[in-house]
Amino acid sequence: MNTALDQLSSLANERRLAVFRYLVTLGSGGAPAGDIAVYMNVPANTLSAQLSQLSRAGLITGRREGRSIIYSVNFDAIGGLILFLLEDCCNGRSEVQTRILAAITDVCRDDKDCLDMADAVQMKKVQDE
Amino acid sequence: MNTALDQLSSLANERRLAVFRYLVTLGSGGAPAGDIAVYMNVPANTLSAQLSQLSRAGLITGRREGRSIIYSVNFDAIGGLILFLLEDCCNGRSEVQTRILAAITDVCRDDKDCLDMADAVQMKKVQDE
DNA sequence: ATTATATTTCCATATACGTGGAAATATGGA
DNA sequence: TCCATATTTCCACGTATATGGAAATATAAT
Repeated sequence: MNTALDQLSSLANERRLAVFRYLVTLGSGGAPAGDIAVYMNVPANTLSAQLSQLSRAGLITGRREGRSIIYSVNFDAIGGLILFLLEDCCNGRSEVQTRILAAITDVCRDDKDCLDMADAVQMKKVQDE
Repeated sequence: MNTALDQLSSLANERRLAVFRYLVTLGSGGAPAGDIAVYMNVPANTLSAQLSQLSRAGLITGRREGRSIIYSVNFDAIGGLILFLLEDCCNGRSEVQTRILAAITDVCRDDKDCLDMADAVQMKKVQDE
């Protein structure tokens, strides 16, 4: 829960949320701190502080490559945060959970891998009963 | 996205997150501001400020009942926030999305309604293809 | 009308947070 | 070794946020 709080505060800032969303679009490849600063039009040291906060919260990770430090999002972390919210919000409220579930399966409609695994999940669930 | 920011900042505070989670456990019934203040062991006016922020963000709503104002969580809003994060995080990353999907269906395993609706979603999805 | 209860608004204060200049650190190339 | 590049740390300043006392508002009961 303290992790969740850190992650929420990290995302609860316009610039950091923008950085995070930008990094999401870049996938695991990520981008060097300097490039992000240019893209965001922010001084390097200012951005560094933001990146370090996102990093402390576990939402992104930096790896050194030569002189650059490449930041990329930690997809597991955001998944964890989503689950935290989900468990919070769905405490005995199956309608909400189901509504979200529907939306998710909807979102992955065009994605073969996603559908296959969703099916697998469904199978496993049916087996369990 | 501005809504999401407001909601994130509202939850990014220890006390407010605690209030929110407490209200979640109470369901749509909610609780009067005063009771929440007692439960949280916080002066009424201080808590009032927190409630009003959660309310401005749309995460909770207050309805007057006699002298009391009853606050209860807005499940749609938290669902919306989850979807926002999900769309952000799953931009072309079906593994993550699927992992979360699996976790959700897992969470609702014991819940007949949830399963039924998950099945319905699954059906609809298969039809679409 | 008056009083009691529930909550909010106003306001002052303290603390936390975001920002960017200047200096420090780390790596790579000549 | 010396210089250039990439990023961070240090620090000071301004702004935003959280807090709670005191007064205001709103409802209900007598």
